[in-house]
Amino acid sequence: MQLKELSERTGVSPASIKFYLREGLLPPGRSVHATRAEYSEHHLSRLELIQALRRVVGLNMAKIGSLLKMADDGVPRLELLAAVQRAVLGLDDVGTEHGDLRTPAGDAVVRFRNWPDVPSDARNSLNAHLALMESLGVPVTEDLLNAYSQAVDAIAAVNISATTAPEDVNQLIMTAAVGMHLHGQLVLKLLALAHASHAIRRYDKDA
Amino acid sequence: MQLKELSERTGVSPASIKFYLREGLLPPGRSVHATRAEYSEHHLSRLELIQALRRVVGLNMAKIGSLLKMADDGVPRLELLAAVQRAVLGLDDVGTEHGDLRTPAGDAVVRFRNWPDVPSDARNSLNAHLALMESLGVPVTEDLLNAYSQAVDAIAAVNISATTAPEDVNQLIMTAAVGMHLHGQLVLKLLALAHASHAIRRYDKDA
DNA sequence: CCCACTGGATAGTGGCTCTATCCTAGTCGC
DNA sequence: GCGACTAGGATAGAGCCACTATCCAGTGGG
Repeated sequence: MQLKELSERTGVSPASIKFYLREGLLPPGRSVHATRAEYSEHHLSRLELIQALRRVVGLNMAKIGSLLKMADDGVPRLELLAAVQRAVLGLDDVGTEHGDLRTPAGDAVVRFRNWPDVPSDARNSLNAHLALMESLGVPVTEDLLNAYSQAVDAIAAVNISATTAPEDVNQLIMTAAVGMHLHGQLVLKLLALAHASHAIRRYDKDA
Repeated sequence: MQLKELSERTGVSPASIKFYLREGLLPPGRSVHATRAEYSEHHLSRLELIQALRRVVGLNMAKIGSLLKMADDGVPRLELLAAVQRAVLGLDDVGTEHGDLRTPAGDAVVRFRNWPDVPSDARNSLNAHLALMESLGVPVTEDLLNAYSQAVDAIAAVNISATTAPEDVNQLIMTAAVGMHLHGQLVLKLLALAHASHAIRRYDKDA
């Protein structure tokens, strides 16, 4: 298919497609001759991926670009999924570049939950976040952290098993990123509802 | 104190302070005469609040403005806190304006957890989100929702009790917004770590 | 007395994500 | 053969956001 059809089938304007091509998010089509190019199903799924990452997950172009580059470079799946996690949850938006920082609280969580004691982006980000909370004067007690980690442990146990990885790289990223984002938001919204519910119950009791 | 001192004590440039004044985020100082104005501690704490909402929580000026307006209008605390929750968690960013939409899954959660069955922003937002996930083809089983809601119920039970509301409105918003944001992020990061940990364990077992 | 500071006004900056316009060369279909 | 259309390349502009800078005229504290 050519550019216009690509545009019509995805709902993305030709101008935007050109823009993505310029930015290297979308690989150039197979050039039939000087003024005609042929795009494949791969372009279609990639364009849909870009749209999903932008509109649903809310990633910026730089993050999308680096994910797509990894996919194109044939980075191993586990590594790719780790990158997706980093991008979707913004694990690298705060200072996690200072090597492996540790916090007593973070270490305690890992020990207590019997999680593997290895460095990871998630762990660094958690530690950085704990340090941030500390510095902003928001207390994080061990009890609180235990309750939180027990809860998320239960959540993780449930939805790790529901993961089936598709073969196509575009779809792998799509599934992983969209799923991660939506599940994260779901937890946040449930938490909001839980908070509101507890607050109402408490308020009613007092009243 | 005058503008410059306000600037020095908060680290916000005079130009930005003027900007906030223009935008109405910061009330004008007591005008001593045509070319001199006096700012109080209230201005200081409000400016710090604005900074925290921008830099830590990441709210945009419109949201900050509406929160501050509510505070100034002497809106009741519970209502104010609800608005904070809406702003911080972005509950109103998706279509929750269509009245009270319900989903079977959302209702089931409320019944199952024995949460009060009343409409709320959090609930509407949850239902909208469930509908979104549905429409994007991301399945949400009842089991999953039960596991999630049980987990967040436990979390909410722990940190609702740790809330002490300060008297000053600026500080109330500050504490609530910053706390909400940081705790939400903490849960997300713990969840990421939990996922990673489960994935590692699973991978190691397979290998 | 004068200089730093004031409020008010207006304009500009920089990042980000597009969107529009113009051009030439080329081809598909009639 | 010819005209409507299309690709690609280049470049400019738009629109939003959160500032940031500049200019101004007035004035009170040191």
